[in-house]
Amino acid sequence: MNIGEASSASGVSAKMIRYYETIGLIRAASRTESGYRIYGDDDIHTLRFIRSARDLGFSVEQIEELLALWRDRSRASASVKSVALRHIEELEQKARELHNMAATLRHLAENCRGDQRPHCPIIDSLAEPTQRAAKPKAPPRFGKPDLISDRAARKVKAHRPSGMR
Amino acid sequence: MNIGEASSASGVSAKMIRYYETIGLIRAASRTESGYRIYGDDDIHTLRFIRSARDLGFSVEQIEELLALWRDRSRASASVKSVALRHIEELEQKARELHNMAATLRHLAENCRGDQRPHCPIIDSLAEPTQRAAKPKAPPRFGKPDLISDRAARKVKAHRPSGMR
DNA sequence: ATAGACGTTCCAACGATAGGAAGGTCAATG
DNA sequence: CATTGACCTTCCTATCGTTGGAACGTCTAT
Repeated sequence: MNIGEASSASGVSAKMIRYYETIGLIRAASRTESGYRIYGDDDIHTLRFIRSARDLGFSVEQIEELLALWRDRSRASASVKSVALRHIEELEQKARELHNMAATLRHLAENCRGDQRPHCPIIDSLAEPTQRAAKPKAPPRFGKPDLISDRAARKVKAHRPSGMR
Repeated sequence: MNIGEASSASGVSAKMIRYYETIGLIRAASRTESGYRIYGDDDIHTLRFIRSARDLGFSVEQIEELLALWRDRSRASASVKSVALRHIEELEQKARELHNMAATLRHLAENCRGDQRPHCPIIDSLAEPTQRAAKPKAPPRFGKPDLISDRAARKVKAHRPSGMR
């Protein structure tokens, strides 16, 4: 299977498959004589796993962890559960932040006539020095923020597979 | 007022103030003879406005809109309200996505004993080809995605204020 | 043989923000 | 008057995950 087939079989774009390889999330695929990547069923399985985990909002770093746990068939289910629970917390934290912003704004909007006249509590509130929204330092970002620092970058820069070009 | 004072008066970091200038969100500050940026009360007011809007999750692009509406003292409050309502929709959409992910995971986690034994429905579910999570195409990103394309970039590259260096 | 659908690498962009290097300026102190 | 240290300046890089495109090579079918 070449990368295109692997992509449609797994739901992960070819671009991302290559990317996951460079950051070391998946092992480097073997190649045909002409340099095409070759994938087997195991690889597809892994890619699908990754896809599912991303769909659940896990960061690449967490997926690395999950993959390791997945392959370790004797690990305690507690290990997996703890990763999951931590992630659930984060998801809900973000959801709450967004929800709070929406609620604040909605409240403001309710007091705005929304007609032809200029008076508008929404924009007035933005202009007032009144601080109202709880600002989460780094505003709504995603996939594990911080804590990661340079791992991926190092890997990206590091071993490029002595390319054919 | 120099940039440091403007920063603490407005709650916007000096870095961001300079950035907002390069992308054209705020007008270029005037300078002292030696090249220091100078800010007045109006600028602080604007910066505070921006800060509030960011705290409510508005993207820079939307803030551009809001600033224009703010300065247009004869605009209809309906214009502001419509921007706000659109944004509320987006915030709640994201919140819902995150919440759904959390709910899915939580459900999985509830069926996981979290003990010493290896059996774990969470990781099994990731591994199954069963697709479960609604994948929002581009997973949880933030601040107006897409649609923006190159505006900011162009501005950033464009007019650097004939620097002193 | 040639078209065109694939593959390869490398580079840049998205959005908002922070870190840091290398240098210039300003205030106050010795 | 010189030095110190806190500030300012610009420029470059990184973050995170993903996509787009350029420039080029390969494979397959006509």
